[in-house]
Amino acid sequence: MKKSIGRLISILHRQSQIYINNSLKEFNITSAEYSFLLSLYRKEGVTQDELSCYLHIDKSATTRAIRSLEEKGLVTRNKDDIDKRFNRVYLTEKAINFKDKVRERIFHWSEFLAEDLDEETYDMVYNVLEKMVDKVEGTDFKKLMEDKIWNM
Amino acid sequence: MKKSIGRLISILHRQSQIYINNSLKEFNITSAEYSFLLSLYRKEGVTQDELSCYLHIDKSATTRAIRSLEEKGLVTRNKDDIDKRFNRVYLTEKAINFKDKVRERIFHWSEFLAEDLDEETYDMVYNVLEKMVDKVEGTDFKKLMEDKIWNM
DNA sequence: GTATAATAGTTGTTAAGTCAACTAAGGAGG
DNA sequence: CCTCCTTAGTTGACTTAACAACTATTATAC
Repeated sequence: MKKSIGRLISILHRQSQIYINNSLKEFNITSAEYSFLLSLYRKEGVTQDELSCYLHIDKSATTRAIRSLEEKGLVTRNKDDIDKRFNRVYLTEKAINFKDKVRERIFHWSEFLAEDLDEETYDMVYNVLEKMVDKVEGTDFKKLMEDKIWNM
Repeated sequence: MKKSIGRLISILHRQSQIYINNSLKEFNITSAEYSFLLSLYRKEGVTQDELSCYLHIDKSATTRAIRSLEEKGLVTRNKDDIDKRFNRVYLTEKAINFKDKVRERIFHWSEFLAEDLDEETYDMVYNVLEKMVDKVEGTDFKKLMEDKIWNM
């Protein structure tokens, strides 16, 4: 029986969502929204497409998450003057006000997961996962499946 | 800016689902079902609750996934004779027939993610993720959130 | 034994995210 | 300029999963 990390990743993802939904409930931020907010805290004025790519989330999910954040008064969407296809997304005062608190709570989750690890190990795992994400980025699934000759 | 593995885990989880849905489409198995099937390939006759615990999936999701597998003719549910609360889940002939093919396809995903890693590194990452899952297992989120005094 | 609590599973509701089909805007070749 | 193609974003339908409230069965306490 070979060990496969798929199950572990799924579990950590689901538990992470549960934690986020609980810990950000009082800010009225959901697990669907937090990652966008986190990206915007790092860099404002990006387009929805850039957010979709960075997070590897379907653009329709991005549309909905950003609209939700807008309805909650946490972001604004401005059409780019030069290329009117772009929606550039900016944070509102309200969102900036609780930036530190929100980030702290989100980061607390990773801290919790990693609290028994030395920094070196954590960095190593981070780099491996990042490499996996990079791999996924450049891959066409159709091709990946055909690569293997499933002798059916 | 501290590195947080949350985003990476989410991405890998979502991409994994996309891959699974594509590669198992011809067997009519979805990403919601495959992990249960995989568990049952390792051990039959377990209860739904045991499946829920092992996969850290809500018991209602388990109910639906197992029912779906039953409707597709891949598993059967037998009430335990002694304790009638238990549903013991077994594989059908049909499911056993494509066991190897299904397992191969699923494992191909992990193989793909790990193909640039030496075995030692992969094992290390696996063990770290497993440790994180164990941590999550024993933790009450309410308490986790209160542990940190969010100075609001 | 009976009342009460705990456990396994189900159902309704809602959120999160994919996919496919669509609109709107911009770029490229004629 | 006009057609064709690409890109950014939106919408509708569907899937995956959590949560809460419920039923049914078993275990515990008295």
